[in-house]
Amino acid sequence: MFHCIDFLQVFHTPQLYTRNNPKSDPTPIIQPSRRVSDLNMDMDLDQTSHRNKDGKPVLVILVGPPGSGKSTFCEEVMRSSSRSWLRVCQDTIGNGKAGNKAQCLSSAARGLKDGKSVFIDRCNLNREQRSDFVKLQGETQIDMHAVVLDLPAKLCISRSVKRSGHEGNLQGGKAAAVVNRMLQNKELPKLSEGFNRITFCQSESNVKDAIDTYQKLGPLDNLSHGCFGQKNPDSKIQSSIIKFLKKVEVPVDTASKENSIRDSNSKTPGQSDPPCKDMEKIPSAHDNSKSGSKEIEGQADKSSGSCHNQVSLDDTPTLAFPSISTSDFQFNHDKAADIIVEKVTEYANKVGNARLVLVDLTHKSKILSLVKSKAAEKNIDTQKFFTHVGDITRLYSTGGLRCNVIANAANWRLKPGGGGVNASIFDAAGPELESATKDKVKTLSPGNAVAVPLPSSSPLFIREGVTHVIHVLGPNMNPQRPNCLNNDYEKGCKVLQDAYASLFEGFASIVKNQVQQNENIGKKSLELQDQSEQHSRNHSPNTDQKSKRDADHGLVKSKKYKGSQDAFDTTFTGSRDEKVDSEHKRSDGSTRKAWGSWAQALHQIAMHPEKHKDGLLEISEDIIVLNDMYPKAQKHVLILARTRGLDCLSDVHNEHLLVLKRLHAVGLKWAEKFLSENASLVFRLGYHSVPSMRQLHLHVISQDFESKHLKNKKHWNSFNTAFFRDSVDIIDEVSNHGKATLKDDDKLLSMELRCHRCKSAHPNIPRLKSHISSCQSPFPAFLLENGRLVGA
DNA sequence: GTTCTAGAAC
DNA sequence: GTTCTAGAAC
Repeated sequence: MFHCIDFLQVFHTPQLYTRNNPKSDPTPIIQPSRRVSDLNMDMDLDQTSHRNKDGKPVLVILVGPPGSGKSTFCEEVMRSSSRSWLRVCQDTIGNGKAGNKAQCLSSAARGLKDGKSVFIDRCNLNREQRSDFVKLQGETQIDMHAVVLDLPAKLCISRSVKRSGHEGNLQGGKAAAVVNRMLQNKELPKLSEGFNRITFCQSESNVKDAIDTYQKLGPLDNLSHGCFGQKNPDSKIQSSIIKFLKKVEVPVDTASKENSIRDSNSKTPGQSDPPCKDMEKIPSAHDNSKSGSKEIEGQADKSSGSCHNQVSLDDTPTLAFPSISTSDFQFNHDKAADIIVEKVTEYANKVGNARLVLVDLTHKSKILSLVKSKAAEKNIDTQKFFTHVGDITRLYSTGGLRCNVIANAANWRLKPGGGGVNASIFDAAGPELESATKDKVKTLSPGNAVAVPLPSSSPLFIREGVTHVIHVLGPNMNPQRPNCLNNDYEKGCKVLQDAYASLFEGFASIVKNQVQQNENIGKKSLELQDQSEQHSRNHSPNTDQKSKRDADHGLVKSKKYKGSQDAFDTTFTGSRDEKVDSEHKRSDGSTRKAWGSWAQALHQIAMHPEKHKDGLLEISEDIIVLNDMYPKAQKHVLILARTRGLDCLSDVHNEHLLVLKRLHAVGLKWAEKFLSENASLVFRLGYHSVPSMRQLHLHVISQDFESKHLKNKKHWNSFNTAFFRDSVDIIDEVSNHGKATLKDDDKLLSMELRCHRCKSAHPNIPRLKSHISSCQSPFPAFLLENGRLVGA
């Protein structure tokens, strides 16, 4: 609230503070009613007004994924601006072809030096990408702006797909994957990064207004500093600002535009007060003295920081669940807390970057505090699991916590009523949940869970962004209720464990399928619109109701179209064994692998390459290239797919063909690079049938196997038996059969050691290594075919 | 994936 | 005694 009050005070003193007293209160030196434009003539007073004669060059960093309209934005502004603008576009900076960041930086620096204003037309979606450009500020007296084109993913994707001739050369399905990937890692700019002004555009009309603002920015004008256009859903403050703005004359075009942007954002129907209360318009730092602006930036930083977290977390799949069986079913709290923590630990790594949140209504909740302390003892990652006090049916609207899936402590008949969580969830979700549940399954036995996709017409969907409700039934210790276990905690604990396991598995499956849905977007442009809604639904809490409805139709459509994978409506029933069975049935016979903590390294790199930048050879939106940490040959690199949910070959399906081809192409490129340095090498590109490390990675390995890290039979056989699947063969198989065949027989890894050239057998690794260091035999015919080996 | 180490193989 | 493997732990 402090910020808001502060803001109003400042705003009531339109744009004018004394120049010589930067740290003073924002005392107006003119009457608020006086028009700002009147003061433009008065340089002494108007040093900081909206337009003044100190007009500085401005560096505008555009922020947005492909298809968000960055280039159009620049072109539109430049078409009718009286300023001299330079557009620095990474897609064209290399003589019309794509260039690199360094080229952009030097071009921008040159432009600024020449007194031009500059647009940085590249995605700039995270802080790191922006930081070098922001640093240009240090060299010259310029204004540093960001314009965020934060439009629905659907729109960006469809635009990207349409323009195959676009400078960025993104086309077809790849575009969808790239846009989704980029949006998952987006980091909205903050004033604290060094910006004087940030304009957020969340609709096409916002973009139009921003274009208008920059078009009208003459060579001698400056724009007000601060954040503009970011949705501020606090309607109370909103309306007072609007009221205020209506009262006061706002003479400059830009200011009224900003007002209208804000206004339209505030009108989102059915949305009440999400959490970014502090993300308020930071009024111009009207004196340029360091101390003065710092103070305001400090505020901005704090507020935008909290807001940014929230915004970025909106992307994270989240399951909110109540404590099962501890309320009406009277299960012992301490035992239940142990089970929750145990199961959370078990599943935290299986749900990717998703979050699990235990919810209860009050701060006094015993189970909440028990779980909290037990989780802390176990050092459970608080990003992945935490507790939350609030109403599970109003997590987003009143708590600001966005959860796409909530669990219901159901009864065996799966009927509404009965009080507690069950009653309130059925109540909040409307009759839609009841009928969707009924369509799915009639009853539930203890220890089981069933996931029900929530129809888009459900109020819980519309208001809270909940896409699925997972009904869970735990053990009952209450003699007043059915199936009482009569204090048999041995059985009770087992049932409760099963219940949570079933719940988390259900959630993991939803997450996985949603990721797949997103990736499928790219595959068939027919499906593009509807499926991408699914993504933007996860992405933006403000997606309107109509598009949500479309999204569900899209699911139905896509399922019919594909005719196979039961993507969303998977039921999770039965004991643990049954669950494995159902897993089998669903996904072509393979069970999902549990990855140990040590196996996550590549996955972490793929998800957050910026944290591991130093060790990486190449980073792009969809792949990463790095040296194998323990190379098994002179040259051994990994080409890592960044696709979420694509852990290994068994996850690969039709829709990943482009990914496979991309990995192969990048692998070849690196092999060729190494060959240019050492023509005697020979490379093989392929995958381990069952990799030890999570996240699909292609090995590019030279066939000398000259490495101190190649130490045992498993090492050798993993590259020199059928366990190693050549990339070319995998591409063929996926093209022809929609999946890869795996040679995951353990026997392959313990086979006798044979030279990969002459096939002679050797008793142990040292002897084998000694042999291969001098074996000159040609490679077997099989390897010479079909481009399996790559030589100079 | 690696490291560590007991014990088999030489 | 040294070398090497293989299984457990991480």
